[in-house]
Amino acid sequence: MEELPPSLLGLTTYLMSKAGKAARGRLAVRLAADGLRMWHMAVLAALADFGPHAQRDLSARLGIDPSDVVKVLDELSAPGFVHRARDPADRRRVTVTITAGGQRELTRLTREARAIQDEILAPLDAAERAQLHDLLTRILVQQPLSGPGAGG
Amino acid sequence: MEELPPSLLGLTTYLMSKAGKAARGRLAVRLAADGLRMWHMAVLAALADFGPHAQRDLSARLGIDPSDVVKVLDELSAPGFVHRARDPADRRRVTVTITAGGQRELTRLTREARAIQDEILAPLDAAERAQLHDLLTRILVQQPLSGPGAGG
DNA sequence: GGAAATAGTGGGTCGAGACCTATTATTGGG
DNA sequence: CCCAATAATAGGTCTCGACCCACTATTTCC
Repeated sequence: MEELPPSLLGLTTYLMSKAGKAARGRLAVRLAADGLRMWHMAVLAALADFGPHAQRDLSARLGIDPSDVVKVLDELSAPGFVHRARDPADRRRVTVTITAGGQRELTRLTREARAIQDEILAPLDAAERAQLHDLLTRILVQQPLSGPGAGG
Repeated sequence: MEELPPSLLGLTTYLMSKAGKAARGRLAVRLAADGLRMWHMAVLAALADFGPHAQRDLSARLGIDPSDVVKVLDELSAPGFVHRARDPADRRRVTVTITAGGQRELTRLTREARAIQDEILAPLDAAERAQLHDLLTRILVQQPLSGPGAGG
């Protein structure tokens, strides 16, 4: 009386969903320890990878509602992880920049995300992990890319 | 200004989360058309695969709170997908059985779940799909199996 | 036979994520 | 110069999943 229904376990999408949920849940716990959520990390990553953004560009890149960007940035600027500055060229815009502290925080979070990932992928050897990564990448590249946010 | 941050795309767990979310979202839309959610399908699958359950056994198998089982069953019995009967041997227990109508509904839902899966896995050939399924299965088998529910 | 455990039920809370509608600055086009 | 579009913001709503507590009926254990 322990096992899950085979008709669900036979669905690859079910497995993806369940594995993804596990991964997200574990990381969310870690983020919560810093008072953060998934979107905070995604925003920090976007700023670190691509440099400063206007808020609307963050919104477009991550597929998050502009009004939610505001809230996330409020929470990221409180501990000083990002810096907001009015764009002098277009004073409607606010340019968001990651700070040194934000960079450090992102480094910490990424390191721990990898540790969690190592636990989750423990049953797979290096080649299999690479294979999994490749398969998932190919799935996502073709995806309508629509749907609910890039959240985690 | 379109791409997602490479530091996220480099995390396999992020890809799993995102792909899983896409799959779950698509299926959820389909389920919503019948006024159902993920748990309804999971319960139908458990009943179809393993036969009648006491509610507490459904709860244990699927990792869903007993009080939530009640609500899910309320909604499944309204359209006649399941049947609840007091267990005469232990009158505290309620034995839940899937009906012929519930079987048909599950068949429909499973067929559509596979259709959605075919779209999502479109970039992969048969061997790669099998590989992906195997990798995910191995990941989940070792998993603490704890964490938030088996939801979708 | 009385107390404790168990099964189901009802009625909530909580956080996350998606989404929506003003309102205020500011800019750019007619 | 005025109007429409744009950027940010404030302040909500809604759904879902997870979870929790109180209560009733029933069974089991001592």
